[in-house]
Amino acid sequence: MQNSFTEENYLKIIHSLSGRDGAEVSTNALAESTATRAASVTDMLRKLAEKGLINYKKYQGVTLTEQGEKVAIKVIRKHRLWEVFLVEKLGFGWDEVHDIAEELEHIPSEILVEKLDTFLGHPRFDPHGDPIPDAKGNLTEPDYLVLTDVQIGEKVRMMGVLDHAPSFLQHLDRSGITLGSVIELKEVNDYDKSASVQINGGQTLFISLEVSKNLLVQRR
Amino acid sequence: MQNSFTEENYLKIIHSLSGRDGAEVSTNALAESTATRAASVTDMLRKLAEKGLINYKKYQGVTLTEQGEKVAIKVIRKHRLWEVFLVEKLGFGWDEVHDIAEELEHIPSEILVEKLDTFLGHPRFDPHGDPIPDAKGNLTEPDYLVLTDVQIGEKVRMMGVLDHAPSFLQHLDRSGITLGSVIELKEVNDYDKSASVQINGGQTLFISLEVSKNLLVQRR
DNA sequence: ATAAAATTTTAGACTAGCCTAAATTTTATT
DNA sequence: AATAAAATTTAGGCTAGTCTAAAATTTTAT
Repeated sequence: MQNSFTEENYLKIIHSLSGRDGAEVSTNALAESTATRAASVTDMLRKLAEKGLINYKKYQGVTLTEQGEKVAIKVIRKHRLWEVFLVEKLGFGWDEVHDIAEELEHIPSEILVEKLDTFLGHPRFDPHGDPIPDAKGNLTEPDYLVLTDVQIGEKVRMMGVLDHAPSFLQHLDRSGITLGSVIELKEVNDYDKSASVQINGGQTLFISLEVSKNLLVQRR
Repeated sequence: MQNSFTEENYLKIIHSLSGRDGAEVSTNALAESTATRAASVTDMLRKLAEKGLINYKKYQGVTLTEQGEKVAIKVIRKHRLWEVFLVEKLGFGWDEVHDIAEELEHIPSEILVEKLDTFLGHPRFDPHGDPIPDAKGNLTEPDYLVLTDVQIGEKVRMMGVLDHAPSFLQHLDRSGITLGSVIELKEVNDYDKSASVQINGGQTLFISLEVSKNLLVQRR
């Protein structure tokens, strides 16, 4: 049996709120993320539980079952592949693709996904640096660190973002920080934790703590 | 205001049943094409009429308003562009793309369509030979003829199909008849109107009236 | 011209997904 | 441990889109 657009969205959101450890997700958190009311979430949880997609005990929060996890990862795979398509093939900016991919991710057809994957050359990461699950549903989160965890003097490579908001991505564009940029942490201001960084051995710029907290980087 | 998936489908189907002359479409015809019951069609017609998308008087059948026509053509444009993408870029067969395009055609975003169009090189026809409306909504149906209207001895070019059923398209594949093939009509059997045709000056084969009736061709 | 047949519409009902308001359960605070 | 606050669920209701059965209208055929 097929899952509806809405069901898929719930599963995807539960997956992302649940985090790496598969922690329980609360009704209120889901209400917030789905932009619906808690009462509506409860209705949907009952339904998803009946279908065997989540583990749900009243008042106790939910986790995905193995089956639900599978569905969620498929949706994530589709979302990220379509984002690659939109950026690499159609020329969208990385700040413009989220909403469109949000629709495309619910198009059914296994074959479509696999052909798209092949067409794109089996990309491992989407335009925001998020890893793309493989066809078997293996999703390995690379263990990047957040820029705030980097020591002064370290040179790291920019690998992804935690915040996907267009305004944040546009801010990075204006700062000349893109995926793959080498960032050298020059100093951190004691007072507000703002940092001065050098990008690709060239221009030096100041970034706020807010920005640092949302940059995923890798030691080299 | 946005139109729903279902509303878009009704408009698209009314457009196609209405034909070039914009003839009235009956409730039953719509029920058949939408695979719903006549009563459900009536409900939807009332709604579309209220939105100003169709001209509807009870018991009299419907036609599209200018506004409705616009929406229908946009959906058709999207459908056909996605079909080109699926065949040209992803490598699907022309018999495999209809259902997937049926989903993709409802993805909103004007920009997406225009970027897709550019990416595909502004194709004029889809993989079945159907014309693709331009961004302004101009849809010019080329005046192809059906193979049954061709005289014996004539050489024509295969330009499209009337029946889009996978089984028919697969049959053409097996016969070696593709878009652009040159077909010379050798003879027509008086009894059952089956025909013998030569393809691209090579192989000669017999085709039934059923096939002839569904082949669109052009004199050269 | 009119009765039978076919088509279409109305009436009433169902499901998915959402809502508000009220009730219940859990958690936090004293 | 008792109670206040917060979180969650239940109850009852709404809309979109569908259905069946019955009523109304149009078309067809005598």
